[in-house]
Amino acid sequence: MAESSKKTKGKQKIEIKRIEDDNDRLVTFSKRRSGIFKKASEIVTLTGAEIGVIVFSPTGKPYSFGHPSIEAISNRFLGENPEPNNNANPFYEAFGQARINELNECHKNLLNQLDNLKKRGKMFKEMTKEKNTQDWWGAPIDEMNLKEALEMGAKFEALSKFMLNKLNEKSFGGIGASSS
Amino acid sequence: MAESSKKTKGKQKIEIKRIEDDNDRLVTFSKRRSGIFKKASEIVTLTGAEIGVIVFSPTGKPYSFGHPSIEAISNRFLGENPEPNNNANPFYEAFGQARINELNECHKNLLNQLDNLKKRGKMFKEMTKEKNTQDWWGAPIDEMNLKEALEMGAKFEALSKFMLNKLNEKSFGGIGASSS
DNA sequence: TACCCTATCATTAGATT
DNA sequence: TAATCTAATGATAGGGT
Repeated sequence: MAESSKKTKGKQKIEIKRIEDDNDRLVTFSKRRSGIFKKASEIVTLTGAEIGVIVFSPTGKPYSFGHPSIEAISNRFLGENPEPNNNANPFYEAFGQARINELNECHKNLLNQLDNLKKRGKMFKEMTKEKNTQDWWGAPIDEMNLKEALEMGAKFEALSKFMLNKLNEKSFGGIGASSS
Repeated sequence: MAESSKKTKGKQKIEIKRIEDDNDRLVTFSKRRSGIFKKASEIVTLTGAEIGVIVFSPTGKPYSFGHPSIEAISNRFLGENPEPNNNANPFYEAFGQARINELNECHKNLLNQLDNLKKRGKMFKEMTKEKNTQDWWGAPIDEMNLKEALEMGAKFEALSKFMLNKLNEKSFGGIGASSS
């Protein structure tokens, strides 16, 4: 190998926008997923926080990281009362508060999203149109273990992609079309 | 007093282990949570991945980041499905619920579409308060036509505005306006 | 608590193998 | 495809306001 003083150009700045090249996109996903999981792991160790991360690759493959576990995190959210009627459960209160706090920072964009809601309404309808769609989740899942459930996430993703396509066809400008 | 030419020592390497000082631990949590959410936001934009992050601070305060998507609707579909069978399935408990909770928090770094989901989550709460509210979408939508689905979107919008109003009452500067 | 500052460290984009 | 390399960018510890 020729001895040039610099072998590469080193890290280059990139704009935060969709990477169009399929391969680059996957590579970047992989690298960044690792980075995020590492950060997640660190924040747990450093601060004692609990964290759950679920991520689907551009190809739909599910990955997750959780401490203590995705289940535990979920449980914590669920609290003790899965009853929909119980609005007074602590989870709701804590979350409601946090949510309000966040809304204060983010609400400026809310109206933009109403548009999406409408579209989703449409999409939801399309989804239910295909009756057999229910099969993938209406099946006796309670015999599956968590691992299998996660795999199911991939299927979940496929459905989502399908619906996303529908949306895109309708000149849906964008997930990630934030301005400002 | 100050006579040092350097104001700070800059970023110092730290060992990845529990930070014992309460204040430092919280500060670090805050900074790193921001960092993680930013990364999450970036991986979404760059690669089109879907991601959900749920994190509890050392004090137990919940934060979450979620890339909004159709899944949320499907997810809700799962959670609210009238079929008793589905309510207790592991997928729902371990996975679905986590997804639902993706909707709840928004960080200032996140993309504006997150507001959509978060708001929807809140809306969901409001709606479940009204006993059989779920009917509005749990109804046989597959018999609705597209137009009706759009009307459903309008209902969403109305609710959203209602909620925005409620938020305004809590003395937030500059909510309602917007929308050009 | 949250944001500023800044020096430094860690991450990672792009190239190469 | 994945592992390695490089160095510029980005993140952040520690401190201050």
